[in-house]
Amino acid sequence: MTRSEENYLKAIYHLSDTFDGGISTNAIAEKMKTKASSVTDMIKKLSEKELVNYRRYKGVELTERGKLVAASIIRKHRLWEVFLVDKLNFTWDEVHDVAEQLEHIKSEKLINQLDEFLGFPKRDPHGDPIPDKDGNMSDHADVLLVTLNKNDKGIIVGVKDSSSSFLKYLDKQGIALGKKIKVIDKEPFDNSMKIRIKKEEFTISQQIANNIYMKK
Amino acid sequence: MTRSEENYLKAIYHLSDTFDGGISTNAIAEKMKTKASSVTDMIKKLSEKELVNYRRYKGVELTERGKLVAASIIRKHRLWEVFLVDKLNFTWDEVHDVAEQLEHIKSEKLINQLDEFLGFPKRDPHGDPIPDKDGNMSDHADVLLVTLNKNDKGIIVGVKDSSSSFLKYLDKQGIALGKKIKVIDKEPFDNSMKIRIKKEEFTISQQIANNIYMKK
DNA sequence: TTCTTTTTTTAGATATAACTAAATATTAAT
DNA sequence: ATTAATATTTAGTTATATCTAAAAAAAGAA
Repeated sequence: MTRSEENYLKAIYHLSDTFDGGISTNAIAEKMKTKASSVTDMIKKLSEKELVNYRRYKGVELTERGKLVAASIIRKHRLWEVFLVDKLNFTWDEVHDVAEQLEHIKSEKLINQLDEFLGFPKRDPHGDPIPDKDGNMSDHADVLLVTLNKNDKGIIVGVKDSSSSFLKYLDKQGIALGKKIKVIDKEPFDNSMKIRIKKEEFTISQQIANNIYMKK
Repeated sequence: MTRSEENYLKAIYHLSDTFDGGISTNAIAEKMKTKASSVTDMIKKLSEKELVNYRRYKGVELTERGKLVAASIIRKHRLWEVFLVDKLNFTWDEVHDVAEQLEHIKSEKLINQLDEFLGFPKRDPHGDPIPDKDGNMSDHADVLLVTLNKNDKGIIVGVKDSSSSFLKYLDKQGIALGKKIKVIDKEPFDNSMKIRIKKEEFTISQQIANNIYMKK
């Protein structure tokens, strides 16, 4: 498992968190700050290793093995972030670049001893959950959509208002339980927000956002 | 500075510790477990970056800048070793491979905070001195040559017996203050040892080894 | 000094992971 | 249903760091 392969798996894992279905070559290229042609090459390689499923022009999805590898890298990344903040007095905004390097260190013992040394933390300094040895991650806590900020992502898990007029509105917009949302922009004046579901972007009012429960 | 360049600098630094003068292509190849031709390529690269001085067929020596870079990698390696043993309950024989990876993490802040977190240790778990930020290393403590074990290295810093017959013997063998010695083998039966000075190997008795002070 | 052995270097090849430019496939629009 | 626009892939190139095999230089022996 090369460093580059690990970085691609991690990128695909994070993108799958925001988008349903196959992740497009271009989306990966943008995330990895590289070119689509490079992504195509790497996808072939990961596909041969059965870490992703890949259908030409249909995008990629992680296999179970792929998910496990990605989760283990995220586990390492987040544990190192806790170490940097809790033990070495880094601030939460300084940790990312260093953790990007540390996440590629290969040693089962190292990461499990580190986990213990840190007291088996459940979340990293940004509040993101830390996967355990088996790749299981405790869920994000439920919050109202209105509390999310620009660039936050989440999954719709419930509604507060169950009136038929509200639910009809949701149906019309294609908003439903299980859908993944990313907040593209938030208007401070009236708390209306531009959100993205699948590849579609549209704006919703604060009233709407106030009645949708999300898992962050 | 690539990982490979760093590893070569470190290897040359360690070899310079045991041998005087230029370090040969073959010696580096052996240490790096690679081929002489690969070493030649890398030497050219390091030479262009003025990290080593290089004369065809005469071997290489680190420049001041090269020494500084090498010392900073060794500093990182040894500090991480202390971390692994002191904080994560590794045993002294488990740390090397992981430290080989950790030594390449790039972050000034990381290594200086780690240094502080560990209480500014002076030696790693094997007793080797840890260079400070400026590449300065506290000397090894003086020991009798007889106390060294197989594969240990050191510099001759003094003699206990100053009789002319002893000193004459030393002269004849080419043993003198400042010479670098590596213990090639040690015979448990009589504590005689096969040692190497420059590229010459020979055997000395316990009486001799008992009268020579070394800096490890 | 000439020959042999050892050491070192060169030349050419391979693998990884990028890139650019061009070709091809898919989706969207008229 | 074509055409236009977009997305993706292919082909060919580059840089790093290796390697093998062969050539060249230096050191050692006769």
